[in-house]
Amino acid sequence: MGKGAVTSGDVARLANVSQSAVSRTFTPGASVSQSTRDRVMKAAEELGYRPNALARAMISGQSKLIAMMFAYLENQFYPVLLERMSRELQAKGYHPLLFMTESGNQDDVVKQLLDYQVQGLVLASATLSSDLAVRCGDLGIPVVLLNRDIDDPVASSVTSDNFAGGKLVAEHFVKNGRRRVAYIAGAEDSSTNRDREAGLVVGLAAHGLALAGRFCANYRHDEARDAAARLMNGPERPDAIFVANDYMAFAVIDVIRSEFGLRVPEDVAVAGYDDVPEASWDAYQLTTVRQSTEDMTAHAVALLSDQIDGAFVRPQKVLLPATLIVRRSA
Amino acid sequence: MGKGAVTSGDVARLANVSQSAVSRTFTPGASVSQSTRDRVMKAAEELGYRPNALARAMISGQSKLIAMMFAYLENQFYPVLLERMSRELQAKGYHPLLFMTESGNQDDVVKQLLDYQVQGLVLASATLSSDLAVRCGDLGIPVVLLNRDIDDPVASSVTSDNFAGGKLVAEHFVKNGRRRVAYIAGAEDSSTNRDREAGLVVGLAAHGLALAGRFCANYRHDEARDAAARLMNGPERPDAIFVANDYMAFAVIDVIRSEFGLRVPEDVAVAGYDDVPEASWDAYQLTTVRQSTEDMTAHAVALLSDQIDGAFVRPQKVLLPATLIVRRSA
DNA sequence: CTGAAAGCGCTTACAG
DNA sequence: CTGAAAGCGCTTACAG
Repeated sequence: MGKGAVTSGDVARLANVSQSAVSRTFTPGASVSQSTRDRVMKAAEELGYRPNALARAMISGQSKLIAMMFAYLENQFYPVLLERMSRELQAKGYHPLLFMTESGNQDDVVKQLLDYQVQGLVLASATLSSDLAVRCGDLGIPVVLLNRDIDDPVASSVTSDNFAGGKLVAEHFVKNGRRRVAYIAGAEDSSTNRDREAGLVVGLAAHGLALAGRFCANYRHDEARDAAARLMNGPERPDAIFVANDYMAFAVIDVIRSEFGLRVPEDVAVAGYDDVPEASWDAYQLTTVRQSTEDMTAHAVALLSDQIDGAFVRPQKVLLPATLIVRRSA
Repeated sequence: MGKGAVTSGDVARLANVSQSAVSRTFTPGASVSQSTRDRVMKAAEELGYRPNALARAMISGQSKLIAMMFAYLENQFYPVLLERMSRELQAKGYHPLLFMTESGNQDDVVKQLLDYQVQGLVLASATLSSDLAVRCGDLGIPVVLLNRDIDDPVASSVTSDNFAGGKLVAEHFVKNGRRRVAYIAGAEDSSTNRDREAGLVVGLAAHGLALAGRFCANYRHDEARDAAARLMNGPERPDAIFVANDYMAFAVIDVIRSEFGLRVPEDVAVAGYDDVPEASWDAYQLTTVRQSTEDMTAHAVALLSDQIDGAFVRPQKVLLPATLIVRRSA
């Protein structure tokens, strides 16, 4: 590739050993005598040699490449997830190949990641097609869904207990005397959204309450603003709003304050989900449900590497605890 | 790799052609007759064949892999940059290999990206060592610095005109009657920070003003909070603060409002740099200097691919215009 | 246009 | 422990 392009053959010549000896020296656990190893290392150092990872991948069947698919990074939860996943994969000797994709080009993307012989696939984003996960799973590539789930057992998933989280929010609202609780949904077809909403509804029902309003904002900031305005202009103005994630909750708080001149939480309480870094900022002080990104990524990496190492490890569904973080907004 | 592992040989056998014919069919521009191509495509379809990108990379010397290095993604500017860069690289047939790194393990990371025969390196993050860029450049790998620059001509860079941007802020402050302007710096050794500060200082000097205060917050949110508190508690409380980026400016506004009970901009004006999405949110309405991520990433990708294609294209320093976006905070 | 053959840089049985 | 050899899946001159 580069001009240098030092190969194991070059090193072998300089060190006066066979090319195999060079290869063994760079293969952990291979049997090489100390003296051979020393000669090889000296020559390698001198020439600036490093094994070509592509050649190694081809012959060994271990590309050490993991595909990570995201739909968008504007929701602050995803960069946090992405950063953590990348660091942990690197620490385990894997390398993340990043794919940004939307519903349109997912077919192309599957082909590309297969071309690169990735050893695993991480799918993060509530809005990515589950079809994709199933296809890769069927091809024998370990798949982990982050922050979402599908019914198919071929893919592993790591989510927080979204149902429990939604319920926690309901109880918190009720305990604080809120009676007209509305919900702003993410995307209708996302498992995450479905479970959070179900938890909220069940939690309210336990106190004889029903949703006082509901709009779907598709996990988008601008649509969340619209939804909030509609809710506030509706016949029965809510005294509390649970928003499917923090990113949209910020938009809702902005609208309540700026467009309606009302106070949060005095006039309307707002709660989100995720506990992104911005949730603790003074401007919002958002009450929210925390899902630990540490635990999420740790489990995801463990699931992947277990499946990669042991051929017969089955996909698993991991459910992490959801914790209510009470701040000023509710 | 996978269980399937269909190779060009399998396809050749089924299609009754040579393995070379299969390879040519999948090589754009290679000469194959239409009838051969049809037979090959049919067989390939039937077997689910796709060329192994790793093998292709090895033989052709074109891995189509681009390394992208980031230090952290919590500053909202970087996810935007990362998302855009990834999409544009993909659109050009490249694949981003992501490396999250800090000062500590940069040596390892260089080795790893070299192992994978990446064809280019994108370095984003003011805090990454320039040494790394130089080393890769010397090895003949095109390097593009995003949102920062170094003196060494071996690396290309794309930045906005940080000096001009800083000056715009100074003029805006002065025009609005601010006389005690303070600065909160990013990292002392970052080119971006240096230029923004120099622009501010020169702009103030043109009106006979000097900095009314200055602290360094290392691009960190918590340190920016501390710096703001110090500034506000100082002997000469500023009536305007220019913060080296939006991410820290949010912290500064929070402190001014929550800790000191003061108003922005009535009591203290605050301006940032970047124009991240959050800057336009109602809670902050941050006046800031926009650097177009569209232009930035488009130039970065163009610089990379030009250097990859034409061996004799020289590295370039691209300076994009900086635009003042006036909102409520100043 | 087509096929046989060489070769990209490596790992890994196979003998010794 | 060590080297010669086969082979991973492909691209690309080389002849025809």
